[in-house]
Amino acid sequence: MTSFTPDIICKTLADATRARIALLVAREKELCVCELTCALDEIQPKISRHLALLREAGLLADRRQGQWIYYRLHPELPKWVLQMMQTMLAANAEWLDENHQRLCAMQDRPNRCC
Amino acid sequence: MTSFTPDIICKTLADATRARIALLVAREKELCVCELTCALDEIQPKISRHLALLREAGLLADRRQGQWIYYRLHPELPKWVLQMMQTMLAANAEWLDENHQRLCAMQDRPNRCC
DNA sequence: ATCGAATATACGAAATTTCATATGTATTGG
DNA sequence: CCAATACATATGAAATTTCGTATATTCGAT
Repeated sequence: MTSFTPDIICKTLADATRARIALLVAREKELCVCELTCALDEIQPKISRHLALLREAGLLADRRQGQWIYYRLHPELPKWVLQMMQTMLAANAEWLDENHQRLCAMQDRPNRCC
Repeated sequence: MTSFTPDIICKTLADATRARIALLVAREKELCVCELTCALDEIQPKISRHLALLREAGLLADRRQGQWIYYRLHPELPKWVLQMMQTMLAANAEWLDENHQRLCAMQDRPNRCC
């Protein structure tokens, strides 16, 4: 189901874990579950459940590459949703800073090839 | 309390009633409770409760004029929040259309003077 | 085949949100 | 002072969301 009304989009991002995931993905273009688990310092099922909600809402798309599943912004997002996220991202860099730092400090990040 | 993080802002707008109120107010600059009650076709306590949440979140400001209490976007909203709302408003005019029509059709709307 | 790593889902319990109804407060007009 | 209008808030029930734990699935390597 993907109906993009303001309240539905906001509800999808109305949780700190999901908002951080979505903005981190918007910033990094593509991240796998273990990278997000590390960046957010949360347990994996929690990250996966929130990823499923973001995917079901049509905000994120996923692809499998080997053992990893990479998430990215859904390529068919309406322009206004993208614009909203860019606005939030640009103005809240410091809010994401801790997550970004943990991501950068992460050891053995999977190699993207394709 | 007014901390403007992405998740908090989204949570504040993560309800159809609140999202419609906020965007209608953004569009009309200022609306009183009875105008919103009419535009959304909901009972007054429901509108008032959601207005209280929007006010407590720092998204809306209110002023009394006589019997009426007018709500407007809070004058000290961070730029990115304003930008988000303008983006949503511009792209979702038809979503608000029914509310806007009911507002226009409303009889005996209070006169703003000051 | 089997094992380990990465990810997803099922399941209750706890917390949060939303609602309708009832009632309280403030202001205006008589 | 009294009644009416506009608005706010209290209350408890119902619905929804979130969570940790346990378990299932999928893939690559041995």
